[in-house]
Amino acid sequence: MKNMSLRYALLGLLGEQPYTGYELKQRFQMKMVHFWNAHHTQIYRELNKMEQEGLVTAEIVKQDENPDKKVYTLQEKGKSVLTTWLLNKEVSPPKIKDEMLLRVSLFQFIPEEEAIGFLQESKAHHEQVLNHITMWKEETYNEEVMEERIGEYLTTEYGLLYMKNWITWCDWAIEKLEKRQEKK
Amino acid sequence: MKNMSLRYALLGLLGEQPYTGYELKQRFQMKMVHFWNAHHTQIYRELNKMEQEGLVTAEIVKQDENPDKKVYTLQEKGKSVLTTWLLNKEVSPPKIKDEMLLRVSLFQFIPEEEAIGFLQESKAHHEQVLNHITMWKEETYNEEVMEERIGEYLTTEYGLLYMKNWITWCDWAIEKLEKRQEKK
DNA sequence: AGCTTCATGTAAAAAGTTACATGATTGC
DNA sequence: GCAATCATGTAACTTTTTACATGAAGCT
Repeated sequence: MKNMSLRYALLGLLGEQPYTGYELKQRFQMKMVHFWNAHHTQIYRELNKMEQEGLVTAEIVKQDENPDKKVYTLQEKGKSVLTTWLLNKEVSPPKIKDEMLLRVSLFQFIPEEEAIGFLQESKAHHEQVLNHITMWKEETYNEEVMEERIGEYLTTEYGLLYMKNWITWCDWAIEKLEKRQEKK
Repeated sequence: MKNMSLRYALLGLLGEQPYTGYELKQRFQMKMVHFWNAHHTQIYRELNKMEQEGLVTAEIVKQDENPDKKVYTLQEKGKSVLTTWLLNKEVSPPKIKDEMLLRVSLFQFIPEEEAIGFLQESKAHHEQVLNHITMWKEETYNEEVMEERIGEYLTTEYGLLYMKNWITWCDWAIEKLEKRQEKK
């Protein structure tokens, strides 16, 4: 059985309004950083497939300054495929590959100062993403949008909590390692 | 350029003590649920490759009651490959595919009661994982193990925080949706 | 009678990544 | 001069998942 979550993610974004592949990639980066990601080549491929299957239609738009673009519009068939999936009860657990945490879990193999430096870097990374989401939230949500796109608002708040949580944990872990160092 | 993080994860686990592929799969489930996962077929294939490359050695152990098993032992070459990777500065951001959050972000397409039901289920799922990690922590860590396997302890604490954070967010989100329902 | 645990795999398909390609415009 | 933004893609490759296979022991 195929999974095809990327397909549903794209259909969901197109449920908002028509977009190009390029814009869809940006949407992923803007509001889904903390729970999804897709490479642009993957997005273009999937959009082509969906067009062939009649879930979306494409229209080429000519531009003066920039190269032509291909705007995809959600069709009825695509929308029904999406809602069927959304109402489907089975839920699969998150698939996470966090290389930073993998490395942290192997700290016993490297010197303490390397470990601390690594945590500081990871912290900086998560702080950046936190800023990114905070900015996105500020420029996107008002009462109206929150009512209309409630799901998106909920996951944005999740992203904020997730990043803050990471940073808090990171501070705690750095402190733990520093105390260990002092003992020696 | 190849990524091969699975390889490093396996080498890291084998750094602890020799294991079979089957046991390695269980280790993943036990202590890495919240930041890594790998299918058993993937693990067996990678172990074979690493044996051929001389990073690990394998020994077949006969058992009376159960089928034969193949115990893998980390070699010097494997250990140096691992530490080289661990000390390498470049860090890649986490790759997360969270289908639950994807669905939440698309709540505008389904009725509110479905959304609430879905959040309750997801909450239950994360509560289960929280219990799982809590049990793992209790039966594994004492002062001694915490000193020896500091990295693992740090990531276990992270897992706990991650799950608690999810649950807190879930309660908040359910409340948000319930209030919206009342208004109508 | 059917499910789980133990234990290891092959083959094929699907999903995701990397390298490369094109080409104009704008900013440092 | 070099990098980034806009915009879309192909081909090759790597990684992950699924379906299938084997077979005994113990539990419900």
